[in-house]
Amino acid sequence: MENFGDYVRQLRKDKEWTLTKLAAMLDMDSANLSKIETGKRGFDEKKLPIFCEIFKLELETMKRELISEKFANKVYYENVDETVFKLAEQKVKYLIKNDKH
Amino acid sequence: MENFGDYVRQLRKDKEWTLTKLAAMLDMDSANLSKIETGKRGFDEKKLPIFCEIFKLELETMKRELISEKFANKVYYENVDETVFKLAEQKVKYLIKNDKH
DNA sequence: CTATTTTTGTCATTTAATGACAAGAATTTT
DNA sequence: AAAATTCTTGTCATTAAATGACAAAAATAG
Repeated sequence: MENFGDYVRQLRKDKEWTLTKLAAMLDMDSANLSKIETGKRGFDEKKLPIFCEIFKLELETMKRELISEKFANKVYYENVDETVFKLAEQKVKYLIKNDKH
Repeated sequence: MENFGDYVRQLRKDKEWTLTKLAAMLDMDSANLSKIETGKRGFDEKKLPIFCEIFKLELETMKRELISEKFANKVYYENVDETVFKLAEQKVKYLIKNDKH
Protein backbone atom coordinates (compact mmCIF):
# COMPACT_ATOMS: atom_id res chain seq x y z
CA MET A 1 0.00 0.00 0.00
CA GLU A 2 1.44 3.32 -1.12
CA ASN A 3 0.08 5.45 1.65
CA PHE A 4 -3.04 5.55 3.72
CA GLY A 5 -4.53 8.73 2.31
CA ASP A 6 -4.37 7.55 -1.28
CA TYR A 7 -5.86 4.27 -0.21
CA VAL A 8 -8.84 5.92 1.43
CA ARG A 9 -9.42 7.99 -1.64
CA GLN A 10 -9.30 4.95 -3.85
CA LEU A 11 -11.79 3.07 -1.72
CA ARG A 12 -14.08 6.05 -1.66
CA LYS A 13 -13.89 6.63 -5.42
CA ASP A 14 -14.59 2.97 -6.07
CA LYS A 15 -17.89 3.45 -4.29
CA GLU A 16 -18.41 6.78 -6.06
CA TRP A 17 -18.92 8.55 -2.79
CA THR A 18 -18.22 12.21 -2.13
CA LEU A 19 -15.97 13.40 0.66
CA THR A 20 -19.07 14.75 2.32
CA LYS A 21 -20.79 11.40 2.25
CA LEU A 22 -17.91 9.36 3.60
CA ALA A 23 -17.06 12.03 6.15
CA ALA A 24 -20.61 11.86 7.47
CA MET A 25 -20.37 8.09 7.78
CA LEU A 26 -17.15 8.52 9.74
CA ASP A 27 -18.65 11.32 11.76
CA MET A 28 -16.12 13.87 10.69
CA ASP A 29 -15.70 17.08 8.71
CA SER A 30 -15.25 16.65 4.96
CA ALA A 31 -12.53 19.27 4.97
CA ASN A 32 -10.55 17.20 7.40
CA LEU A 33 -11.14 14.03 5.46
CA SER A 34 -9.77 15.84 2.43
CA LYS A 35 -6.64 16.61 4.38
CA ILE A 36 -6.32 12.98 5.33
CA GLU A 37 -6.65 11.80 1.74
CA THR A 38 -4.09 14.31 0.57
CA GLY A 39 -1.69 13.38 3.32
CA LYS A 40 -1.88 16.61 5.26
CA ARG A 41 -3.18 14.92 8.37
CA GLY A 42 -3.15 11.46 9.82
CA PHE A 43 -6.17 9.26 10.15
CA ASP A 44 -7.42 9.05 13.71
CA GLU A 45 -6.86 5.55 14.99
CA LYS A 46 -10.03 5.71 17.04
CA LYS A 47 -12.00 5.82 13.82
CA LEU A 48 -10.45 2.73 12.31
CA PRO A 49 -13.16 0.33 13.54
CA ILE A 50 -15.95 2.27 11.82
CA PHE A 51 -13.77 2.74 8.77
CA CYS A 52 -13.08 -0.98 8.50
CA GLU A 53 -16.70 -1.80 8.93
CA ILE A 54 -17.72 0.55 6.14
CA PHE A 55 -15.27 -0.94 3.68
CA LYS A 56 -15.25 -4.49 5.04
CA LEU A 57 -11.57 -4.45 5.90
CA GLU A 58 -9.64 -6.28 8.59
CA LEU A 59 -9.08 -4.07 11.58
CA GLU A 60 -5.76 -5.61 12.54
CA THR A 61 -4.36 -5.18 9.07
CA MET A 62 -5.43 -1.57 8.82
CA LYS A 63 -4.16 -0.78 12.27
CA ARG A 64 -0.80 -2.12 11.18
CA GLU A 65 -0.89 0.02 8.06
CA LEU A 66 -1.73 3.12 10.00
CA ILE A 67 0.82 2.65 12.74
CA SER A 68 3.59 1.70 10.35
CA GLU A 69 2.86 4.87 8.42
CA LYS A 70 3.24 6.96 11.54
CA PHE A 71 6.53 5.25 12.36
CA ALA A 72 7.74 5.75 8.81
CA ASN A 73 6.89 9.43 8.80
CA LYS A 74 8.74 10.02 12.02
CA VAL A 75 11.83 8.22 10.77
CA TYR A 76 11.72 9.92 7.39
CA TYR A 77 11.08 13.48 8.49
CA GLU A 78 13.50 13.37 11.40
CA ASN A 79 16.22 11.63 9.46
CA VAL A 80 16.51 8.72 11.84
CA ASP A 81 18.57 5.78 10.68
CA GLU A 82 16.36 2.89 9.57
CA THR A 83 18.12 0.53 11.96
CA VAL A 84 15.73 2.02 14.47
CA PHE A 85 13.23 -0.63 13.38
CA LYS A 86 15.61 -3.48 14.17
CA LEU A 87 16.17 -1.97 17.58
CA ALA A 88 12.45 -1.63 18.14
CA GLU A 89 11.93 -5.29 17.24
CA GLN A 90 14.52 -6.32 19.79
CA LYS A 91 12.88 -4.16 22.41
CA VAL A 92 9.53 -5.74 21.76
CA LYS A 93 11.08 -9.18 22.20
CA TYR A 94 12.62 -7.98 25.44
CA LEU A 95 9.26 -6.71 26.65
CA ILE A 96 7.58 -10.00 25.79
CA LYS A 97 10.33 -11.99 27.52
CA ASN A 98 10.02 -9.96 30.71
CA ASP A 99 6.28 -9.75 30.40
CA LYS A 100 4.84 -7.32 32.88
CA HIS A 101 1.43 -6.82 31.42
CA MET B 1 20.39 -1.74 25.78
CA GLU B 2 17.66 -3.08 28.05
CA ASN B 3 15.61 0.06 28.34
CA PHE B 4 16.28 3.74 28.45
CA GLY B 5 15.35 4.37 32.07
CA ASP B 6 17.67 1.70 33.42
CA TYR B 7 20.40 3.05 31.22
CA VAL B 8 20.04 6.56 32.56
CA ARG B 9 20.15 5.24 36.09
CA GLN B 10 23.28 3.26 35.37
CA LEU B 11 25.04 6.26 33.86
CA ARG B 12 24.03 8.41 36.79
CA LYS B 13 25.12 5.86 39.38
CA ASP B 14 28.46 5.44 37.65
CA LYS B 15 29.07 9.11 38.30
CA GLU B 16 27.67 8.80 41.82
CA TRP B 17 25.22 11.60 41.21
CA THR B 18 21.89 12.00 42.94
CA LEU B 19 18.64 12.37 41.05
CA THR B 20 18.54 15.95 42.25
CA LYS B 21 21.95 16.69 40.80
CA LEU B 22 21.34 15.16 37.38
CA ALA B 23 17.84 16.60 37.24
CA ALA B 24 19.25 20.07 37.81
CA MET B 25 21.77 19.57 35.02
CA LEU B 26 18.92 18.53 32.74
CA ASP B 27 16.77 21.37 33.99
CA MET B 28 14.05 19.16 35.27
CA ASP B 29 12.33 17.99 38.46
CA SER B 30 14.03 15.12 40.28
CA ALA B 31 10.67 13.46 40.88
CA ASN B 32 10.09 13.34 37.16
CA LEU B 33 13.57 12.06 36.47
CA SER B 34 12.84 9.30 38.95
CA LYS B 35 9.77 8.39 36.94
CA ILE B 36 11.88 8.27 33.81
CA GLU B 37 14.45 5.98 35.37
CA THR B 38 11.77 3.66 36.67
CA GLY B 39 10.01 3.58 33.33
CA LYS B 40 6.90 5.45 34.37
CA ARG B 41 7.47 8.23 31.90
CA GLY B 42 9.36 8.66 28.70
CA PHE B 43 12.42 10.81 28.31
CA ASP B 44 11.69 14.04 26.50
CA GLU B 45 13.42 13.97 23.13
CA LYS B 46 14.06 17.69 23.35
CA LYS B 47 16.42 17.05 26.25
CA LEU B 48 18.53 14.49 24.46
CA PRO B 49 21.17 16.97 23.26
CA ILE B 50 21.96 18.15 26.78
CA PHE B 51 21.79 14.61 28.05
CA CYS B 52 24.27 13.40 25.47
CA GLU B 53 26.59 16.26 26.18
CA ILE B 54 26.60 15.49 29.89
CA PHE B 55 27.47 11.85 29.37
CA LYS B 56 29.47 12.24 26.17
CA LEU B 57 27.16 10.11 24.11
CA GLU B 58 26.35 10.20 20.42
CA LEU B 59 23.13 12.06 19.82
CA GLU B 60 22.13 10.04 16.78
CA THR B 61 22.56 6.77 18.63
CA MET B 62 20.56 7.88 21.61
CA LYS B 63 17.84 9.33 19.48
CA ARG B 64 17.54 5.96 17.82
CA GLU B 65 17.35 4.25 21.20
CA LEU B 66 14.68 6.58 22.42
CA ILE B 67 12.52 6.44 19.33
CA SER B 68 12.81 2.68 18.99
CA GLU B 69 11.66 2.40 22.59
CA LYS B 70 8.59 4.45 21.88
CA PHE B 71 7.79 2.33 18.84
CA ALA B 72 8.32 -0.85 20.83
CA ASN B 73 6.05 0.29 23.64
CA LYS B 74 3.27 1.12 21.25
CA VAL B 75 3.52 -2.23 19.51
CA TYR B 76 3.77 -4.14 22.77
CA TYR B 77 1.01 -2.45 24.71
CA GLU B 78 -1.41 -2.35 21.80
CA ASN B 79 -0.71 -5.88 20.68
CA VAL B 80 0.26 -4.93 17.17
CA ASP B 81 1.85 -7.60 15.05
CA GLU B 82 5.62 -7.10 14.77
CA THR B 83 5.43 -7.15 11.00
CA VAL B 84 4.50 -3.53 11.46
CA PHE B 85 8.22 -2.77 11.44
CA LYS B 86 8.74 -4.41 8.07
CA LEU B 87 5.88 -2.35 6.70
CA ALA B 88 7.34 0.80 8.18
CA GLU B 89 10.69 0.09 6.54
CA GLN B 90 9.02 -0.27 3.18
CA LYS B 91 7.15 2.95 3.69
CA VAL B 92 10.36 4.79 4.50
CA LYS B 93 11.89 3.47 1.28
CA TYR B 94 8.81 4.63 -0.59
CA LEU B 95 9.11 8.08 0.95
CA ILE B 96 12.78 8.30 0.03
CA LYS B 97 12.08 7.16 -3.53
CA ASN B 98 9.38 9.77 -4.02
CA ASP B 99 11.30 12.36 -2.07
CA LYS B 100 9.20 15.41 -1.43
CA HIS B 101 11.22 17.05 1.29
C1' DC C 1 17.26 8.62 65.01
C1' DT C 2 18.24 12.12 61.56
C1' DA C 3 19.30 13.57 57.15
C1' DT C 4 19.28 12.60 52.48
C1' DT C 5 17.56 10.52 48.50
C1' DT C 6 14.02 8.37 45.95
C1' DT C 7 9.26 7.32 44.87
C1' DT C 8 4.42 8.19 44.39
C1' DG C 9 0.33 10.88 43.80
C1' DT C 10 -1.88 14.81 42.17
C1' DC C 11 -2.82 18.76 39.68
C1' DA C 12 -1.26 22.68 36.62
C1' DT C 13 0.73 23.86 32.28
C1' DT C 14 2.25 23.11 27.78
C1' DT C 15 2.15 20.98 23.42
C1' DA C 16 0.28 18.23 19.80
C1' DA C 17 -3.80 16.28 17.59
C1' DT C 18 -8.20 16.82 16.10
C1' DG C 19 -12.67 19.36 15.24
C1' DA C 20 -15.11 22.99 13.09
C1' DC C 21 -16.06 26.59 10.08
C1' DA C 22 -15.49 29.83 6.23
C1' DA C 23 -13.93 30.99 1.83
C1' DG C 24 -11.57 29.99 -2.44
C1' DA C 25 -10.40 26.68 -6.24
C1' DA C 26 -11.52 23.01 -9.05
C1' DT C 27 -14.75 20.04 -11.18
C1' DT C 28 -19.19 18.62 -12.89
C1' DT C 29 -23.72 19.47 -14.51
C1' DT C 30 -27.07 21.76 -17.05
C1' DA D 1 -20.45 29.71 -19.49
C1' DA D 2 -23.35 29.96 -15.39
C1' DA D 3 -24.75 27.40 -11.55
C1' DA D 4 -24.24 23.77 -8.56
C1' DT D 5 -21.46 20.60 -6.42
C1' DT D 6 -17.24 18.87 -4.68
C1' DC D 7 -12.74 19.49 -3.02
C1' DT D 8 -8.94 22.16 -0.91
C1' DT D 9 -6.79 25.43 2.07
C1' DG D 10 -6.30 28.42 5.95
C1' DT D 11 -7.37 29.51 10.48
C1' DC D 12 -8.83 29.15 15.02
C1' DA D 13 -11.22 26.48 18.82
C1' DT D 14 -11.34 22.32 21.39
C1' DT D 15 -9.60 18.07 23.11
C1' DA D 16 -6.33 14.89 24.54
C1' DA D 17 -1.62 13.66 25.67
C1' DA D 18 2.84 14.89 27.46
C1' DT D 19 5.41 17.23 30.58
C1' DG D 20 6.28 20.37 34.69
C1' DA D 21 5.83 21.28 39.45
C1' DC D 22 5.02 20.52 44.11
C1' DA D 23 4.01 17.99 48.41
C1' DA D 24 4.35 14.16 51.15
C1' DA D 25 5.39 9.30 51.94
C1' DA D 26 8.81 5.63 51.56
C1' DA D 27 13.30 4.00 51.32
C1' DT D 28 18.20 4.38 52.10
C1' DA D 29 22.39 6.13 54.15
C1' DG D 30 24.98 8.12 57.86
